Amino acid sequence: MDLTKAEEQIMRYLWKLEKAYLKNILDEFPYPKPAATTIATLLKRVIDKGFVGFSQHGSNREYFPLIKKTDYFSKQVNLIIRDYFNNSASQFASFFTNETDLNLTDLEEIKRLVDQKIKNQKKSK
Amino acid sequence: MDLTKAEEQIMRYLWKLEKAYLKNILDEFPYPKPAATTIATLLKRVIDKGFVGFSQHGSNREYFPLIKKTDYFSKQVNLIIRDYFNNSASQFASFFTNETDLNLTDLEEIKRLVDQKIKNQKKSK
DNA sequence: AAGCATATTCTACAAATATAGAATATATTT
DNA sequence: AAATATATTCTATATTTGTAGAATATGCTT
Repeated sequence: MDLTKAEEQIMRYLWKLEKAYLKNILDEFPYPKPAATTIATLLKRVIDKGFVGFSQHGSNREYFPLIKKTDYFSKQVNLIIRDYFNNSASQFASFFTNETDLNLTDLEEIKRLVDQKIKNQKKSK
Repeated sequence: MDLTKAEEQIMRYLWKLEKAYLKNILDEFPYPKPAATTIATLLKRVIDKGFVGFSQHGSNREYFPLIKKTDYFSKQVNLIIRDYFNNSASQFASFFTNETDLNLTDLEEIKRLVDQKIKNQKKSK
């Protein structure tokens, strides 16, 4: 199941805070802040969808993500690759290097990552 | 303005076909196909949003995208980078190389692209 | 103990989205 | 010319999403 925009926003804060009470999430929102009940509703929805868990502390709950940000995104990006880039990761990579703002430092860093990755793959053969 | 899921699906077919009559789009859909009027409604919406144009041929219209797929995605990906990767493209790239299925050929190809890009940047200084 | 801060649940409603029937029009085929 | 295929517009409705008030409960502070 997928998250809506408003639910994603909640997840963003939870990923950032790692764990949080309703109040902590409310604090993260810029003005004009939503009503606390709105956040409560959204929390209930992401719990129902299996993205969030909580531990009871007195009458309150401390919420935390059950899904890692990287896992969520890996699914999202792989869907984009499947639906828009003909299921070709390198086609997406090509698009990515051309269409996003990458400065020289970014590029050198990416080169380093890719080299590392190539080495690992060759070794594991 | 942003596209909804159903509108994105229409755009996907238009990007693939480059230009198409309503019928051609309907043909692309797998079973169970939506009603032709559903597609007509969605076409009207993407036209209103400025993503699609058309030329009149007799009583019918031949639709075509006004926005390039790469432009649309470059916006999407840059938003993801901003909202989820701390505005760091290389952080996203790192995530990308780790979390998507890239085989050795993909990696070599990406390395080639990045090297090329680095050369160009250095030259243009 | 009284009042305050915090949270939760239930309920509700407005807006956005997805879908398509009915009516109508125009080309094309027979 | 009649029948058929195609498309368009208008209208409508069900579902999903975003938002929050009212009622209620619990723990903390004075």
